[in-house]
Amino acid sequence: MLDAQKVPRCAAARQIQGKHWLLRFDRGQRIHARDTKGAAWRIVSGSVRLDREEPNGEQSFANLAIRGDVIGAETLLFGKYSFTATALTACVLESWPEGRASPVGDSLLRTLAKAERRAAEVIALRCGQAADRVRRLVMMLAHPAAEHPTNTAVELQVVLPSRQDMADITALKLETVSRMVSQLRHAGVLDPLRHDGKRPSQRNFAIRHALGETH
Amino acid sequence: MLDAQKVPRCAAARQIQGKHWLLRFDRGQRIHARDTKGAAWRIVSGSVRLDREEPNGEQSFANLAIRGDVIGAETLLFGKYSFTATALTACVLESWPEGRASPVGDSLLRTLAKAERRAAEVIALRCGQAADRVRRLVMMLAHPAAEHPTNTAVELQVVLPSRQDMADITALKLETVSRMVSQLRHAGVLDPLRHDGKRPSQRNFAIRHALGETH
DNA sequence: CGTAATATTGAGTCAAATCAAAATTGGTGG
DNA sequence: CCACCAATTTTGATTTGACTCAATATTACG
Repeated sequence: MLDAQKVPRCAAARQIQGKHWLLRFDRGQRIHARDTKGAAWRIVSGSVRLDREEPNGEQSFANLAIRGDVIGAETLLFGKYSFTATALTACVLESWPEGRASPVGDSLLRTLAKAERRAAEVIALRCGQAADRVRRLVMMLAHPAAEHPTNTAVELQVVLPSRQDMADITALKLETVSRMVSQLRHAGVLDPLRHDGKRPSQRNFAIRHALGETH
Repeated sequence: MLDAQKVPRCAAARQIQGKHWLLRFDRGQRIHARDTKGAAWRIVSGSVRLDREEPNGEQSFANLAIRGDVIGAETLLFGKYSFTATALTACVLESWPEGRASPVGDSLLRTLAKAERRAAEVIALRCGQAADRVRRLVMMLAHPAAEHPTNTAVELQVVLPSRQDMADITALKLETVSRMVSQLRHAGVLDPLRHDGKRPSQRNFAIRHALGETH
């Protein structure tokens, strides 16, 4: 099912057992290109954008995939990818389907149902006020801080894609997204995290009070 | 698989053979409600909107389904619909999957691939200028005139949903959609069709020169 | 024919786009 | 570690396209 040749070029690959692979991609790295051969992957962590080719030949945002989503399932049917996939943030992928040669109907159904929900969410990201759209995108990308299991209060963190990518997802312009992120920062919703020992970045944030409507 | 009790209330139902049904719905009719039990359907003709419930309890546009698309596939997994479906125009549905008790992987994969493409198209409908968005929606809903098979020149026709529904799909306001449709009419792209012998309607149009960019 | 629902059109306003700097960040190499 | 450069982000000023509000017109339907 999954030959070593079908494993894309990436930051790091690890063959777990038999046909099961774990791949790591850096932010901005191309995962696969439209119309090329390859396999399907499930996103273990991080976020991925899918792009389609417009009638006019331009690449344009087509969908967002996050932890748990499957990308490239259409390769099981066509052998080729329908979309180009790019890492929005550092991410880890695992080969899909796991185990059996062909996916069981149940696993496929689960993937279909998840894809439809994700599509509805992304469609919803593109209506309403700019501030709300950006806030909803941030919440969608948020994940529990994986650090201290002793700390009972589950803190949410988020690694944001570039402002341009966020703009493509929300159908806003990058300047507008930048203003809205600043607004969330000043409102105390987003609290910049220092990356290592270094100064704070514009990408890593802790989420303070998630339910705050912007006004 | 498909009991008569799972067939929703509709304008007209016809049992073709065994478990295979054909249903007709009028414009605006509810096809199924979120969280109710039922089966999956393939759209034979017409168009359907799917709505999800927002965190705040509001219904909001979640996806568009047109000829060939399958709705309610998630019932094979959960037994219940994830979305509410409403007819945007008069439409005909057939039971899905046809024949076998459970869908073959191939049919399911095909449905998944189609769903992903449709989602990408709907997402794309929500960016760019208002005029372009409405034009793209119109082209998406267009179908070849089923009338004279002798006529070699394939004329395109379209039955438009209400202005409000078009607004929900494109993330515009109904007044804006109305202006853009008028614009297309004046530009000669949309040519009103007389419904029966009556006066022309605002819903049925012939499409004249599809490739005209608005300017 | 009359009424309710939809659609169209107009005028004024505003949120986001655009255009244009300036500031910050992330690398690279001395 | 620090200086330097390219890429990215932030901020400001102005413009504009879509929204809002309001009135009118048209269509659907009993």
